[in-house]
Amino acid sequence: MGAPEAAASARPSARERILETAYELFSRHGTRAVGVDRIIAECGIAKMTLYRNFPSKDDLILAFLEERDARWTRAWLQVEAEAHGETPGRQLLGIFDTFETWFARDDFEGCSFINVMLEVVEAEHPVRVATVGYLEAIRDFVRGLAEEAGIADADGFARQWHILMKGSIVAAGEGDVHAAARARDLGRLLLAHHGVEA
Amino acid sequence: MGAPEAAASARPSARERILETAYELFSRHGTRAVGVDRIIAECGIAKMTLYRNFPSKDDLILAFLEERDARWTRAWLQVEAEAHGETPGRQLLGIFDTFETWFARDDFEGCSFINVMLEVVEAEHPVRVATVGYLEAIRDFVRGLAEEAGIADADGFARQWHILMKGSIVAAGEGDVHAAARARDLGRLLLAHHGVEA
DNA sequence: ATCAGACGAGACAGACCGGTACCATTGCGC
DNA sequence: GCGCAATGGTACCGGTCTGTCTCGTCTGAT
Repeated sequence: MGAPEAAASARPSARERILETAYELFSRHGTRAVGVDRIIAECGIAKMTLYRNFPSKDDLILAFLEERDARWTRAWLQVEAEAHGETPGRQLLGIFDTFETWFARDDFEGCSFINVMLEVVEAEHPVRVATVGYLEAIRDFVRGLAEEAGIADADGFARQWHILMKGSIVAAGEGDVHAAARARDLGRLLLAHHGVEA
Repeated sequence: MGAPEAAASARPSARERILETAYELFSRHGTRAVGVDRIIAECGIAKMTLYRNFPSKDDLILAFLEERDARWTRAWLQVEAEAHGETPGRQLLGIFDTFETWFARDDFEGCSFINVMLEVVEAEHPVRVATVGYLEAIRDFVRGLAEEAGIADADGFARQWHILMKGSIVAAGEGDVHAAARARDLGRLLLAHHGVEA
């Protein structure tokens, strides 16, 4: 019904191309450093086409964050982590196994949710609110595994685990390529403290 | 000899006033969100006076980072942490006791070194290089306490401890006011693992 | 008293930003 | 074939950014 835009066509729609380009540029260089002019130049699209699909740059940023959640959090991190073990304890540690290869990439870009959250300083700004929500979604995944592992205070555990994740990502941004292993060792201590075998 | 600018005069020099204003604005709103026009307006100074004391905005940012190191890292964090206990183990935990009151402030501004590091995306940019250096200085303080505590791999320990610090700061930025206590609990586990009493 | 240099105020330049207006072209439904 | 909406291209607008320049004033050393 309505717009037969997709229909598994060969050429992606304009909106998809814009979002794809914005994803690459925003995740790699930040949302403030990349202007709309660069986006339209990089994907050969008219400015009006961008503004017809996204009423403002902030709306494009919000769409980018949603896409980051879909690709990075759900399709990559969660899948990779769960593939690193059978038990919830091993899957939790699998997060840092996944981080290890991520941190080693020469085009390591960091966590876009953290980056954008610290870029936008106004607490009530919708973009900032969105980043906090997507960070919470990551924590929800961790909490689910904690519950599977039978940890009593799963929320508190998830927040501690997330501190390890975020701290290691920032450390990797500084240049510590072994940050994932350091966080994983801390994670093992926390799991052992909760009596979870891993 | 030469310029008798200071001499414990009542009125601070222009350079001091600029740096003071830049410190407030940069630490609270970031370096990209604050323009030089706002700085000169806020401290009632001529633009040329700013550019005579600091050749460029980047130079002012570098001076701000140096001041942040002097005030935040050395005069505040290190002093407060060491005041929270006698033994190196308790002083390490004192970092998170200090963070606890810091995170509770309604004008909590986060770690300027992390904020600026993630603002500046070019790896070789002198401002980014400076932030990495000042973060390393924080780690040096932690490593010193670790050595006092007799921990074998003091550098590795300091890097793990710093992951807890940075992770809790980001979590506090998200809004978790108990982030310090969560990191402190993880720190206790790590200290116990190294046989350090606290 | 005089003079040099720092200073406050503000205009200005050149670049870039997000966002709008207009126009020629394309591609699809009818 | 026709018509219409979406598109690419481009000029443009108002605002803001860093950085330069000018001008008049003040202050402090000689």
